[in-house]
Order: sequence, then C-alpha cells, then structure tokens
Amino acid sequence: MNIGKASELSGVRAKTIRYYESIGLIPEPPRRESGYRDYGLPDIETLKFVQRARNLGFTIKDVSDLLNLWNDKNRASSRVKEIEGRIDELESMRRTLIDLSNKCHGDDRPDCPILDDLASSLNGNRA
Amino acid sequence: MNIGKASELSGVRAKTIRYYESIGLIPEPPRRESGYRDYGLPDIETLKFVQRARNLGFTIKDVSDLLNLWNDKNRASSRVKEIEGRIDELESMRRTLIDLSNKCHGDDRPDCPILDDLASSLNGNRA
DNA sequence: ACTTGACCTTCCATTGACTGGAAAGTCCAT
DNA sequence: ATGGACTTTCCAGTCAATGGAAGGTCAAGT
Repeated sequence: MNIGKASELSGVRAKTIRYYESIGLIPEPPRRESGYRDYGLPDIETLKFVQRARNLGFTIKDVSDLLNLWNDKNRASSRVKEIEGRIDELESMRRTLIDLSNKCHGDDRPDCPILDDLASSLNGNRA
Repeated sequence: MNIGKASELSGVRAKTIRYYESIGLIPEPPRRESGYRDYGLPDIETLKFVQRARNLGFTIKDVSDLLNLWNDKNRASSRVKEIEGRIDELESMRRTLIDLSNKCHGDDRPDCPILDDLASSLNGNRA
C-alpha cells in the first residue's frame, strides 16, 4: 500500500513516516517501479506502536529500544500484550486529561462538571 | 531559595526553569538585590507538576491549561488528587518501560528476566 | 583584602523531533 | 491528454529545550 494509506491506517503522518525512515527508526520499505514506497500490514503495526510510545513522551531512542524488544519478544511472550494494554491505558488517560483541560477552559466553578466525567472515566479504567 | 536549589528540589534543570519563565509558562519569581531569582516552596510544587506533565508527552500549551486548572481547582477538589495519583502511575509505568528497554538491551533470550520484573510491577500497579 | 570555586546572570547557537512548502514525477478517471 | 490527487526529494521553519560563552555574586579559606 502507498504511504497515504499507511498513514491513514496507522495514524502517523506521511511526512513523519518518511522522517522515521530517514533517521533509521523504521526500515526502508520496498519501492514500486514508480519509486513509491510500498507498505504491508506489519508496517502498520510497527507505526502504531511507535506512535503510541511517542505520544507517551518516550524519546526516539527509547522507542527504538522498545521496538527492538517488541520485535524480539512479540508473538513469543504474552507479557508484551500486557505492555501494550498498559500503553493503551496510558493513552486514554492522557486524552482524558487533555479533554479535561480543553473543556474546562474558562470554567471557574469549583465544581466543574467535567471533573465528574474524569472521575468516572478514571474509575472505569481502574475497575 | 536560589534557582539551583529549586532545580534540585523540583527535578527541573535550572536552564529549563529559566526557559519556562521566558515563555510565560511559569510566573517570574522575585529577584534578590543581586538579581538572583528567589523561589518559594509553592514554586517547587508547580515545577514538579509541569515536569511530570511534560514527561508524559503533554505539550507546553496542554501543560499551561492543566496548570490553570490545577491552580483553580487544587485545594478545592479532592478529584485533583486523583489526577495527581494517576499521573504518578503513568510516570512509574513509563519509567518501568524505559528500564525494561535499557536493561534488556542485547538480551535475546525469549524469556528475558526483566519481563518478569515488569510483569510483577504491572500487577503491583493494577492490584 | 584577596583569591578561588561554585553559584548566578543574559544572550546566542545548536539539538531533536518534527512540519511546511516548493518543484517535480506518477496514477487514474473523465 | 488533461486535471486532480497522489507521490518523490530537499530545504527551511517550528517547538521545546540544551549547551556554551562572557561575565557578575557569594561564602570560605588564607
């Protein structure tokens, strides 16, 4: 598939995919006759993983290490699934906090209702 | 206290503290006769908060919003304590993953013992 | 009083991780 | 065969720091 599709499926901008390739974080995909990059489904998984780790504030170096680990151990250890699950949780909490700050912006009431949303979302994650 | 002490207590580099001040993320502290910045304990709390949020991948803009929220609602809502607790969890998980990738570096065994550490640390967080 | 070394100041340059835009090539539907 | 949406490379700009130079301050030691 073309870079545009890969971008759409992975959630990583085409520009950023090329950048990740340029710094060696992800491997160079094969090219078509035209010179267009050609990605497969495993590449999408890798890109998603990178995306999630970067969103959580890991550096490119960190991600590179995590990626090696993930490639080595993935499909061999079910614990990697746990790591992924945890990353999912981190992400959703992060988003919750961002929503919180966006929606509550300018709302000075000490009992801002978004805090209720947050509370239930947090309970949802924990329970 | 001087910027060095503030840096030590907050975990934010002196350089970065000045930078945060320069972009208006944190207020300008009073100066001594010498021109030295003079910080108090509440400033340390603010810096710690900023530090934690930045480590989790929030942008400066996000942090600025979260900081407002935190200032407004803090000491008024116990739910902010929940947010803080969650941020603590996020941080420790993040560190666990970084340790994982550092320590397992070069270790190809499919049963890398660090994964055991991770598993128990994750269980510790969940239970 | 003077020196030494660790601190502080500002300012400017550089880094890391993108992001935007130009200029040009490719693909495909009308 | 033409228009529009894709793709390519390359170079410049942004954001969030970080490094380093040049110089001022402070407390301790001699």
